[in-house]
Amino acid sequence: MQNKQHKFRQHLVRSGLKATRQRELIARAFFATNTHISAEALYRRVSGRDRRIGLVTVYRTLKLLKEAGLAHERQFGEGRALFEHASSDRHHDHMICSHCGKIVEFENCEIEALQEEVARRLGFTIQYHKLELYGRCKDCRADASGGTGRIRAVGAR
Amino acid sequence: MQNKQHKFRQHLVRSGLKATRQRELIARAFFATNTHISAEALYRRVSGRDRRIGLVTVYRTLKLLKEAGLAHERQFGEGRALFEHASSDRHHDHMICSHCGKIVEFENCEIEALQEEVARRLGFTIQYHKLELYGRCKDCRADASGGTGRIRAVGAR
DNA sequence: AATGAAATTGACAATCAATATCACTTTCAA
DNA sequence: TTGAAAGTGATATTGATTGTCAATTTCATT
Ligand SMILES: [Mn+2]
Ligand SMILES: [Mn+2]
Ligand SMILES: [Zn+2]
Ligand SMILES: [Zn+2]
Repeated sequence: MQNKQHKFRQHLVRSGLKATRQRELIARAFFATNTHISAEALYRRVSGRDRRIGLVTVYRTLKLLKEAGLAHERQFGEGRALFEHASSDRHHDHMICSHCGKIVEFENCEIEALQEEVARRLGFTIQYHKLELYGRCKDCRADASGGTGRIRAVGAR
Repeated sequence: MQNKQHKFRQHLVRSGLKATRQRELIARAFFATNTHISAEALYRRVSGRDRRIGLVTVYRTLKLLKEAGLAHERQFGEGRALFEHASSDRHHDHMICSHCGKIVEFENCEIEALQEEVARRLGFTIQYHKLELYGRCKDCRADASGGTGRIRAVGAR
């Protein structure tokens, strides 16, 4: 989205950082995604446009996008982090199929409210939280192929 | 607890594994803890008893304890895993102070029920979930020492 | 108690995602 | 145009965890 690209550029300027060709490209590729994507996978996409860009720069740019409030970093299960758009989207949590890796987003105000209540009771002030539900999606429940229970395709491109 | 030690020995026998001096020692040290502890920290404790035991064996024994249903492995925030007793304890979730690392356990049936409802609506069957609340505890809110927001003492011994 | 096959151990190397280093290149305000 | 400061990318490094493998230990069986 042109708007997000512009916001990113603004963040760079306001922070006294430079707008480089690489950052433009990487941000553009990121904004073109609509799922949860790993740095590695994003790197592969960017490589298609410019073979010279390094994975390290992808990591660095994703960090900048987080600082700009345009990306969220998620740590599902184990292994690598996944990134997704933040921008004006409202908060959401995730339900993940432990068999095929499918990720479904959801939002539940009642749960959010109860979390606040729990925290208050414990004398805490919540800054952020992580709620992840792991289980079998409809498709993976149907096919009785047991499997290993390992996540198979999280973050694959 | 003597009981847990016995259950561990039983698991070893039933699984055709051997009861070694190292496993006894490491399990004993683990059962003597009452918090969330890292493999490294447990290793340091065990080292006090027997300098020759290797960190690798601590990792292996913790895996066995998990398989025996006597330990849970938790991945809070970043870095290393923390382990805690499982045994007959019921399920619980965690509230973590992002400033001092304090971990408080809680349980909320209403939240659990709502999670099931969400999953059902999405066509999933929950196998397990992760709910972590991060924020400031009473003490760390009082002292206005801003800080970095980084967790300071999680898993320290 | 002795035996020996199979499991276990611990030193060390390997992995894997992510970060640090650093010489060279690019940006951009002046 | 210019040059100080920031950025890049190849490479090395980190840190937690796991794999390898020769030497050691366990334990069911003699
Ligand atoms: Mn999401
Ligand atoms: Mn706990
Ligand atoms: Zn599935
Ligand atoms: Zn605190």
